[in-house]
Amino acid sequence: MVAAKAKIPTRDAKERLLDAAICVFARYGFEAASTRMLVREAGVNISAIPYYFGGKDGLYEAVIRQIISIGLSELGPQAEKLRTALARDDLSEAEARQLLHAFITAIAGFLLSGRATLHMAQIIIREQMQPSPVFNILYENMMQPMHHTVTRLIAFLLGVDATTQDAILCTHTVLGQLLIFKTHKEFVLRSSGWTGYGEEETAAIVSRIIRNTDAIIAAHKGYQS
Amino acid sequence: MVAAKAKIPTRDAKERLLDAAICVFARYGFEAASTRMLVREAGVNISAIPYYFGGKDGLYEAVIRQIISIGLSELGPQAEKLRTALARDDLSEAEARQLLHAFITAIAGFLLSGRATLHMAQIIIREQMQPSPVFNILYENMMQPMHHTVTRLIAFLLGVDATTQDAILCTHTVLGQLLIFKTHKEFVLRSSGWTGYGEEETAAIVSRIIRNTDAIIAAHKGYQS
DNA sequence: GTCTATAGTCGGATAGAC
DNA sequence: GTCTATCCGACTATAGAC
Repeated sequence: MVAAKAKIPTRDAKERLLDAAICVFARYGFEAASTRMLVREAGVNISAIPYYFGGKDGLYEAVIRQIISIGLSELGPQAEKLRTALARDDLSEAEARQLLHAFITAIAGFLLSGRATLHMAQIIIREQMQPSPVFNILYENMMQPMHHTVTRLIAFLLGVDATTQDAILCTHTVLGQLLIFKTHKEFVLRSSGWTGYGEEETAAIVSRIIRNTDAIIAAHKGYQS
Repeated sequence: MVAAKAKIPTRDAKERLLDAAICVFARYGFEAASTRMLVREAGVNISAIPYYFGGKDGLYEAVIRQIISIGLSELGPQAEKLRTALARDDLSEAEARQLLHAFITAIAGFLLSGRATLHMAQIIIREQMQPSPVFNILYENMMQPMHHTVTRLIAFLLGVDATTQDAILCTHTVLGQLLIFKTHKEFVLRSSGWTGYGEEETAAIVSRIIRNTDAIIAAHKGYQS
């Protein structure tokens, strides 16, 4: 304890405010989160919000941009691998299925983990249920490219074009199986008797979804032929 | 136009307020919906909220109870038919599958229609993402019984006990496939190029989910044997 | 850059006339 | 039962000292 100021000078107010805002906006939603909550959580003065971000709205938009940045660094490389594989001429069905399994596992880890990314998922889901003016930024820079890549992979496995309605719907149903465990967490926990999503629980969920997905793909191929 | 008062005297203020509140709370969420919005929509005086419901909180709880009442009258008979069938000794697999298809179709109609029930679904989903003090009322009186019945049906089809983790998870994945089309409606519409869920679109979704569900069940049976 | 103090607005609830 | 008027607290944003 040698000459330390009262305030931790590790990070500046702007950065701490942004970090805290992800957490607070996720927990309470944009409307319910007050500027006083935000600054209390960040340990900064209330004036920091208009000063650095031009207001509560600006802070929220900064949070959205931060989410996109983290999201792309988290799942982007995985998506890039998918795109590279899809560009190849000799991609085998077994390989494609492996890639899909890996992607489902990655998204589940992202969605169900207790890490900071947990808050991001909450904000993204909230934006979709109740789109705010920043929804477009989120959609065009993150969701749309991600979804399109998965659709192409699933279309390949189904043996149809990625622009077909069936491929698009099928992708949504696969993602829906994952997202329910996030959007209806309280419901899942109560019905299963779990207390949270630990490693074991996440593994059980991922295993179930992968088996379902394989079954859906296999049935489609059988149905076609 | 024979001697009509300015205000339509058809229904009393309490009833109109409750009806409008379902709509307003669904659109904006509890926090973002202000009492002034609520009374403007209902065409009643602001004092009607504390007078009839004891405050904004009380009005919201009344909305939740109304939702349970409507929900049970809407899906309750269907669920009752399921329970009766499950109690029989001679329930065939084909029959059970038919019942599950019918239930999926009913829920999809409930979730994706443009009727008043649309607002109910929005409130229910919001409550699950961000449970408020009234979540318990909703869970115990509506969601839990409904979910338990579907789990029993799916467990029967999977050939396992309804208390197994696999049956519970499988039910959630089936419901997840449905719910995604409600929770991520904006996303689905943009990616599919649809402008809304009409008869045709709902039919395509239901058809996809029923095929998926059948595939999941068939694969599980194949996997076991 | 960070603080205090405060302006200006809007929220929900109430008192009391009718 | 329904209205107007008003209270009081909480909100976001700003002004200006340091």
